Amino acid sequence: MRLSKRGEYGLRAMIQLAHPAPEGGLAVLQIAQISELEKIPVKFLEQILLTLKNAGLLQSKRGVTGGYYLAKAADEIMLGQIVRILDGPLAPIRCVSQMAYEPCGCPDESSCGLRMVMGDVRNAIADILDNTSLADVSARARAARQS
Amino acid sequence: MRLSKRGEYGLRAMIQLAHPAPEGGLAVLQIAQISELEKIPVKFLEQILLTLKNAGLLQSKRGVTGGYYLAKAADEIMLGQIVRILDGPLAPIRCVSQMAYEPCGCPDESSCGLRMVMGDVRNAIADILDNTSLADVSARARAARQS
DNA sequence: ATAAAGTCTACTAATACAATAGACTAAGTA
DNA sequence: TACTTAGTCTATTGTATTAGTAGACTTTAT
Repeated sequence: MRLSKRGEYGLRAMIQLAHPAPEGGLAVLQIAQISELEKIPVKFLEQILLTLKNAGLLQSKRGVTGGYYLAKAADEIMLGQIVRILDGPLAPIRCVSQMAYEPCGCPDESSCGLRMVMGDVRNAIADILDNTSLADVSARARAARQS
Repeated sequence: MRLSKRGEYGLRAMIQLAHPAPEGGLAVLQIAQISELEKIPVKFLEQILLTLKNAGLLQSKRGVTGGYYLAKAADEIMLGQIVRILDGPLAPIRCVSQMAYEPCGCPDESSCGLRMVMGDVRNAIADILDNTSLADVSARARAARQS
């Protein structure tokens, strides 16, 4: 049931980009900065951010004043999207996946006990990750830091 | 977030063993029978059942009339136990695992946004798998077959 | 021009996953 | 007692995935 480093690093990077910039605007961070903040190997992070960019979740600017920034508002990007892009389906087994269903070959899927339970698990995971935005995470972390 | 074949096969085998025997007693099934029912490679299943036996969830009898049977009543064996034995911790990231915690190296775990969300995910998974017994699964499948 | 930053593709090392193989041990039965 | 059947145990193998590296290329600001 685990999240890969790839997925973890991607989420951490996106969360950093979701924190409002000091001046209040949209944060623009360079790969090297994020790498520093989150202790992620630069070259690995590069790949991850590029994948997220090609998936439409990030935008970037090249050259000297370049960097990455969110392609949408932080409250419009859900963790579930990020995880699916980097780690694939949320479902524990494919025959229960909404986004990437595949038959599992059991005689009758509709009366398969394992499938029912794993369907519940997939829904429980998706309920959290598809309803939690980067803004939610950022706010929650800030709240914890206050108290 | 996926379950390995090992975990899936183990769960399927245990569910088979949880179905009451035709005569009403505790089911005793041989490796070859389970392998047949669930289309699992015999030698692979052998390993899995042995692991489950060594973990105390199964008992076995050798020789001609041999086979495997549950070590406890089907309503005392929770899916979470089985998954942990075969696939390791339920938690997506280690720093949020109850049974196999490890620090993740972020500056302050108590205010880490990712950790909070993943903690919720691990709890959602555990709430289901640690509260669903083999008996529950068996009953649920039987109910679906009726309707 | 040149330096700084992202882009893109290929490669590699390590690990985990899925299975296979085979020799060994216990239990029943002819 | 010998034979057959079924579980036990350990080692090995092939493949896929994961995690990370490397390097050449492109864009942008100064």
